[in-house]
Amino acid sequence: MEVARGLRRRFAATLEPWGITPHESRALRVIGHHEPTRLGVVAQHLRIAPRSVTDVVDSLEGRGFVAREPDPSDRRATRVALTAHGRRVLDELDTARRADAEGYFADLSDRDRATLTRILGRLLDDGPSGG
Amino acid sequence: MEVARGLRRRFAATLEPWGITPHESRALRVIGHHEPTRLGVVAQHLRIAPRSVTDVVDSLEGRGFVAREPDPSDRRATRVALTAHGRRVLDELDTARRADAEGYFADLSDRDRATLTRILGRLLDDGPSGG
DNA sequence: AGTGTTTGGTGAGGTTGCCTCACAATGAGC
DNA sequence: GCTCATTGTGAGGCAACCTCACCAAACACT
Repeated sequence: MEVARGLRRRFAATLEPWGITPHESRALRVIGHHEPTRLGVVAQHLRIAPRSVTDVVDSLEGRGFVAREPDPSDRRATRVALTAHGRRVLDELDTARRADAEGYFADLSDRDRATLTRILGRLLDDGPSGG
Repeated sequence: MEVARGLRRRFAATLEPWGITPHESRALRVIGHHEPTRLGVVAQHLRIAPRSVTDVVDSLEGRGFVAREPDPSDRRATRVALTAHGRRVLDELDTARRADAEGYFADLSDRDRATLTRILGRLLDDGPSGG
């Protein structure tokens, strides 16, 4: 848990230059990954209430990272997609994050890193199902 | 990060029967560990602003888990200590949490568990200092 | 075609866990 | 005794969630 906390803190610090919160970066990543996608889908991926997505997307749209557009196949729905600016920022963000993670895990041997990945992967597989 | 999230969720679920939030349980643990201690010290351990500790302790005191008492050596200060009830709950909490963690890590071999502990420990050592 | 139910997004308003600022009481140094 | 730092707290604010109520559109059923 402490390691995770450290990672989160680091990650938050990494985001600072862009003036983006971790929360917003998660949303940005989800949107970038499923683009263009409905708000409801974003909610599922972020595991938050649909209502809350409205706020995040409002914020992201206000900064020009994403854009809303009507869903052509369902006139109730709204889709979101990255703007050119949003895509660029997301790329920069990923790069920065990756570099930062490199730094954090730099003291581990390749072998330890692989082991860590394997063990955590197994926990992820068994955790939700196995109980 | 996902593993940490899973653990946090599990932990939060474990706390539910007691009607305690993770936040409160952290405070309870810190207080139990440094008992009796000043509010300011609790703030340092929880890494939150002193003002926020007032709120948490208010909540904890309202449920009878802890009690405020004047610091005999400094009449400005206030100390907090666990009540008998608080101590019992903290014990139960620790037990439940431990049992839950056992369940979560049950699928790992002893060896993997030891390795995980070692790797995470190293990250903790190097992370804050080494950069 | 008409009616009833479900679904997608949002306005309004609440909760939680933090924060800063201001302040009274006390302690510490001169 | 005057000044300055420190301890806890009232007041008020913010971010990231939530639920409830609502409208418009889509869908199901007769």
